[in-house]
Amino acid sequence: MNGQTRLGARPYPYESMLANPQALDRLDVEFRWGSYGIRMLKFHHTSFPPGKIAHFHKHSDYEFHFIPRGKGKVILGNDPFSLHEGMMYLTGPGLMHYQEADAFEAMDELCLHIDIHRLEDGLAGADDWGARWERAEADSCIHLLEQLPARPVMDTYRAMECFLTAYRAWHDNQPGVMTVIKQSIIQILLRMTRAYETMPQQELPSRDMKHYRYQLAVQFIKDNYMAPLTLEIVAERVQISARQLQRIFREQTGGTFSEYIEQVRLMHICTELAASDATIDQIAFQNGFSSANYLHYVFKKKLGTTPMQYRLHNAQRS
DNA sequence: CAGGCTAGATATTACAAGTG
DNA sequence: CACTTGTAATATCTAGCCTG
Repeated sequence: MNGQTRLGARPYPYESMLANPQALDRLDVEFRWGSYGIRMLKFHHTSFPPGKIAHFHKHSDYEFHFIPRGKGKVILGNDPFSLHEGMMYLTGPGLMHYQEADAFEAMDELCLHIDIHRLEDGLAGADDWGARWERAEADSCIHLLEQLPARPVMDTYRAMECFLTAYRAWHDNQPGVMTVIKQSIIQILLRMTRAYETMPQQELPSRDMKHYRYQLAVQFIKDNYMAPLTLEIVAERVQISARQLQRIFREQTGGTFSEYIEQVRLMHICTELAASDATIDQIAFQNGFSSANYLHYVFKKKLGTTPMQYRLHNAQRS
């Protein structure tokens, strides 16, 4: 029966895995997720013929079981549960369990068996590029796994589809197959813990919006200081009102928006005065000043000297 | 927290004129 | 010619106040 599409039944979504149900078991997959090292031991499709029994046993690792088709029963510790299509359960380290297919109907199973161990922290740059959030998410998920109740539930978030995703990546020799397998495993862990909903969702990382907008504005100014920039143009870029942008600059710099732009422009102008032969007119235009005489006015006001005098004292040219 | 309005302050422009 | 300074008119910005 197994391995064949039953006449009149809808197509079996995991049919393609039956060609090589244990293919992924041959791959030596291990990866880091947050602070954890995860090693894949089994990642396969298996079938229990009618009446087949797997007697009581346990593992020192985590085994994720999914029932894509058929029915049967499982005993977790001392508690018996009936199983049917679409259910899943976890057998954590040390949990004694017993599985049995229905006397008259086969039961298929998708099984992921992994070893999870905590890795040493203290890597340089361990908080860079989102590592902190990945660590927090992995911590939270694995903490939930450790406390998951020993009872089957429906696979509400379709974790078992990840078996197919991983299998296809291997079968089609997709680019990045190991990454796909890693992501599939992580998804299975996340979706399973979510289905039990034993704990409130962790709060998502949120930005300090004021600082974030300030940074956006600053970056925009640094990229475009050579063009005419007004408060309104920058505010539009950052998608806030001009008034709010003013407030943000006051808060983040202690100064004003125009003081900031002026500072950026003058910094570039000083560098160019010292390093290039361009006329002051040219330098003024290239740095967002619409005329040289206005540059003179601003330059003298801020630096107490004229552009030409500054050039004479700071020339780096030979 | 964020946007709109406002008076007063400040920045910017356009132009003229002086210097070496 | 390149640079500098000054002035008046105009544009833009700032910060307080109010509102949702």
